[in-house]
Amino acid sequence: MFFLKDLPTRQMIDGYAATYDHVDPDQTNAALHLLRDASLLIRRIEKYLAQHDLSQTQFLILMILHRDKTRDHHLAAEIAQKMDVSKPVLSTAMKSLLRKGLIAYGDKIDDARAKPVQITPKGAAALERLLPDYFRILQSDPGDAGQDTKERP
Amino acid sequence: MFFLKDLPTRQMIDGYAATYDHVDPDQTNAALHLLRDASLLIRRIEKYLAQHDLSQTQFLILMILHRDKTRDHHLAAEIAQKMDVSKPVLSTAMKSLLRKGLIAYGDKIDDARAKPVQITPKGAAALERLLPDYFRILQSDPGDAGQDTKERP
DNA sequence: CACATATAGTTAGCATCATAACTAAATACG
DNA sequence: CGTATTTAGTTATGATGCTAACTATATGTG
Repeated sequence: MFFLKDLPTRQMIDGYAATYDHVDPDQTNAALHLLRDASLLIRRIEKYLAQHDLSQTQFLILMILHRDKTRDHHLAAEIAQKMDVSKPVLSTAMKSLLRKGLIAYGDKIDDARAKPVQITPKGAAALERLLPDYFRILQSDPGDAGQDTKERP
Repeated sequence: MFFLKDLPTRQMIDGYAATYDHVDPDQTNAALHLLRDASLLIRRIEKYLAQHDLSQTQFLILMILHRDKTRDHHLAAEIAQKMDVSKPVLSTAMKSLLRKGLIAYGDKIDDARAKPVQITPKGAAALERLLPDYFRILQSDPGDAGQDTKERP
């Protein structure tokens, strides 16, 4: 994602509010800050994951497979629903995860079209290595610049 | 951008907090909601802009050129700084805006490398047509599904 | 002045996203 | 049953993003 780092000043927003009566300066300001903060945070997450050779999509697939241990398999279409992405994106991301051995096809189920997948022990281990710093980044202040990826002594 | 629509439950987050002591469930929960809300909002904005044949980057370039009227030109490198994107992205987006006639090169300045650009009257008009609904989307609740782009009677 | 370094912008190559079109299997229904 | 529709997943195509490498100009230093 990408959004303005330099948000419009309050004065500019008030200017727009004067032009368009439906514009509420506080709401607009809050929305712009939401977008900027999320944008900066996502950037850091993506950078961190990229250093470990995963896209955010791949990471989230692992998270979904890992977090729901009440079931031994999941379907791509289902994962796509839980995430905010289209089916082809899942298809590609899962192909990559399969190649890396982080997920694997599970036992065939009744529906012959379906390809149930599971996280592998290797995948779970990789994810678990990433989680501590992932949570650190999530909890970091979006404002202060990135020293997220530095090793901690 | 893309992020989980189905966030982990509070229970799952508490599970992670129990595993990793540096995880604060409230902060983590807040960050995840931030990312999700922004993700949904950005999706709607991109969809709206795409219907009017602009990418978000192109739109933001127009916004930057339009909002700062204290100067008659801007440089790409400067715009890239205000936004959260790399120079080549600016280069591509500006090429597209030039083709559409929404921006134009301004008067040459002292530095022969620089290519100062301005928003054209056509670009300003296009932007101004988009702004009312843009602000409506910004102010809308990220939760309720998209009926943003419907025509208003 | 000459040569090293920095900066403005573009081009090249690669990854990821989206929509649309496709294959194959499942379901629905006359 | 047989045909139509739906659903799981992949493939094709196009847009956009990033980093790295490039051209050209500017600046800094001996």
